[in-house]
Amino acid sequence: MKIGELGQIAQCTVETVRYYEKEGLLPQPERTSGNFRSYGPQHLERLRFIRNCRALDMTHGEIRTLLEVMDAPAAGCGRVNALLDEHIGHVDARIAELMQLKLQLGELRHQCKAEQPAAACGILQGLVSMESEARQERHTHLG
Amino acid sequence: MKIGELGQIAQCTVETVRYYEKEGLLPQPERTSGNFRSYGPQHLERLRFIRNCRALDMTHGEIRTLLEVMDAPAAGCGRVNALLDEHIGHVDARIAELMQLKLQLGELRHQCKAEQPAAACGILQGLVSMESEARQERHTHLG
DNA sequence: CTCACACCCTGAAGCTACTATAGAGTCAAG
DNA sequence: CTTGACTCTATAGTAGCTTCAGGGTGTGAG
Repeated sequence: MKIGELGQIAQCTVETVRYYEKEGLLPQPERTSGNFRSYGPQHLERLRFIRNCRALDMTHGEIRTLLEVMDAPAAGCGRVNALLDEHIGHVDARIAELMQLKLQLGELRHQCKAEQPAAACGILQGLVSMESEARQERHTHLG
Repeated sequence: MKIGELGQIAQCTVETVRYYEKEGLLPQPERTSGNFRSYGPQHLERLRFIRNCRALDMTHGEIRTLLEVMDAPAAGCGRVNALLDEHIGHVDARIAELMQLKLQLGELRHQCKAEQPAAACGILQGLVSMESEARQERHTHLG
């Protein structure tokens, strides 16, 4: 099948497919006489795998690790388990950060009840005078 | 004061300060005879404002909007209130996404209890066969 | 046969918010 | 007069794509 069909089935754009190829996540497929990429079912499976990992917000690095394990089916899957545990930790950490953020934002929002001249707006005043503690180091790749 | 001092007080690097200037968030300061940037208290206040907004995960675009309102103190602050509400919506949406993600990851994690050959690993199998529903459009800039 | 049109190709640039690096200049103290 | 801390500019790199420019391929209609 050609790249457009592959992308459609795997729910991503052709540009993304080509990008994964350039990144080495997806192997280079055969080409037709007209130089079009020609994919088989094994490419689709691998692309699905990658998209599923991405849907779980894994990085390309994490995905690469998983693919390496997959490509050595006789080796142990310990790295997979460890990677998933770590990734779940990332998600937990980010959720906690965002909950904290939400609290702060809610507080700030209450500083201004209704539209008024900007000079008197409690939100803007709050943003000027806030003391944001030094942001701790990130323990997650989630933005 | 010079850029190093400014950065230290506002808890950011000198590179970040110069970057904000290039982005137009921070006005260009006077220069000393030796071409060093020379900042006054109004620069510090504005930089603090920016850093506080960033600590709340606002984008430069959002911050630019807030700064525009601040620079027209007689105009209404309706846009500020709306922007904050929207931003809180972003945070809520991202939290919901991540909670869903965590559920999926937890389920996946249980597919493999202990290390075993990769070919038999339930996690890898799950990642191949998962049907990730087409990712809905992002309603948030939060990663 | 030729034309339009949908699809494909490559390579490079753009996006966000920085961070890092190279190579050079400024300035105060010893 | 030299050392060292600081500053300057310009450029490239980060992640994971998206968008664009400028072309080539293949198919159905007229």
